[in-house]
Amino acid sequence: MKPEGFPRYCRIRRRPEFLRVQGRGTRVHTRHFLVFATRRRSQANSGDGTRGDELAPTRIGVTVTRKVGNAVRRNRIKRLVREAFRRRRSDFPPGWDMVWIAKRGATEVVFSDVLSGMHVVSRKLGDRRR
RNA sequence: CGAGGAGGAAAAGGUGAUCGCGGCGUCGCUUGCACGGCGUCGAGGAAAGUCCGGGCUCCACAGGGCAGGGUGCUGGCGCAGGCCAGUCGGGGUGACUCGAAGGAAAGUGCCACAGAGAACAGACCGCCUGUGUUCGCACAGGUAAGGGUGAAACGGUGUGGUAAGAGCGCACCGGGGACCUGGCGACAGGGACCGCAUGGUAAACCCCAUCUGGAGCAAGGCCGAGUAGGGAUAGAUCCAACCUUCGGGGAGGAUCAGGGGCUGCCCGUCCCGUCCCGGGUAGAGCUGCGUAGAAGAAUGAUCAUCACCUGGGGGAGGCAACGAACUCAGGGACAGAACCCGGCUUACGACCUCUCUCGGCCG
RNA sequence: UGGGGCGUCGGCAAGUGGUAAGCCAUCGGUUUUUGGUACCGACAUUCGUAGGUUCGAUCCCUACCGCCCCAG
Repeated sequence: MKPEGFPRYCRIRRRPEFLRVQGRGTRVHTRHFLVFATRRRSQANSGDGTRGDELAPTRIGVTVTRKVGNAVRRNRIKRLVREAFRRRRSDFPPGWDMVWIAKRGATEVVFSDVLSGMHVVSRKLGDRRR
């Protein structure tokens, strides 16, 4: 697999999964985002026999509501978050699910802001793991 | 040079590098999923608003009418509330632009306040005549010029006329208007004659003309666990005399034919199990679905460089208005396909092209 | 996708062709030693925006803007 790729299985795609992470995850605030994170349940990946001993990959989901901006701005925010996660995926410990929710001022965000936010979140998750 | 008007074209500015994303095809690899390599395709003029219409799909339907709803100058085209050309009216110095622009003698409603009077007119202050008079005025009649109110007062101005006045007469203006001319038509021009005869509102009800089934891709079709429901629970498989229209039929035989309750056994009945049935739910299932195309929804990020625009500096050139090279700073809009298509509306920085108008400066 | 509703002072809101009620809040005053209460007074240039119909528009019509709800 590509070292900086971003395949489908690294994304959270079902609404119940989003609700699970937002309901019981730990919160991290950045300037433009509210981040929920929780550990993935173990049986989610146990069906695959070949890599059963490995930890599941960390996944991400992005929520941008219509209050943040029009469709172009919402799309751009989601792309920036996904791009930053793709670049910094090796910094995160495995086995986590994250949901990034854009705050109201996230329209003015630039790529370096998202990168620094990724740094903050990955360090907090690493601390919690030890 | 500046400011505008109309039509058209085009609009993530171009190129490169690195890392990525979605669909399809192909190979690794083995049938699928997943992963990796390669190839190829991958947002707009408005994709937006959802204001109209069509395709497509399902439902309803003999035929006709009413009701309801839409539209409303004329001609042409169109499936369309659209487009093109014209008429009339409003706006603009102009190029040009905007207009739900049918009907008020078919009927009904409404026109607040003010005002005498607001719709088959009427008389408050006035003016005039007559009578009476306590000389303040009162009554009867005529009149509608003047005052006042209002958005609107039943033609306007002038003059003659009169007791005072009045289209009562006349001149001009306005209005109606048989008819004539031009035009397919809306309409335009003229107009004998009529003293003038009927205010507004239909984006109030309404009348007239014309059009009009209802719902929508979450339409519709297909697959379909589980649960509930209905049915079956005694036959199934194999061998085979014999008959045969050679397709088949078939006495007979062998093996296997679940468990439990009522009840010890048989019948019966009930429950569980097994098998079958059709409808249908979850399954963001498959399809509908596209030479972009899903169902957390792809087309991106960073860097370099070139070009463009705006402002400042700069000054080649030019009689002048003006202004090239170079340099510094800033900028690149509106906006993201979700069944497809046509039209409309709205948002929008800069550029290109054609044409026109107005203004300023210089020669 | 289809359908419906709302927008009026800082807040809650009435008014639905005739020139914008009321309550709370705010401000000023009276009463009180002071505060509260009570009373009096003030408080809408444009009724979301822009056009239109009308003598006259919050009201009627059209187009936009924003918010909310319903059905599958």
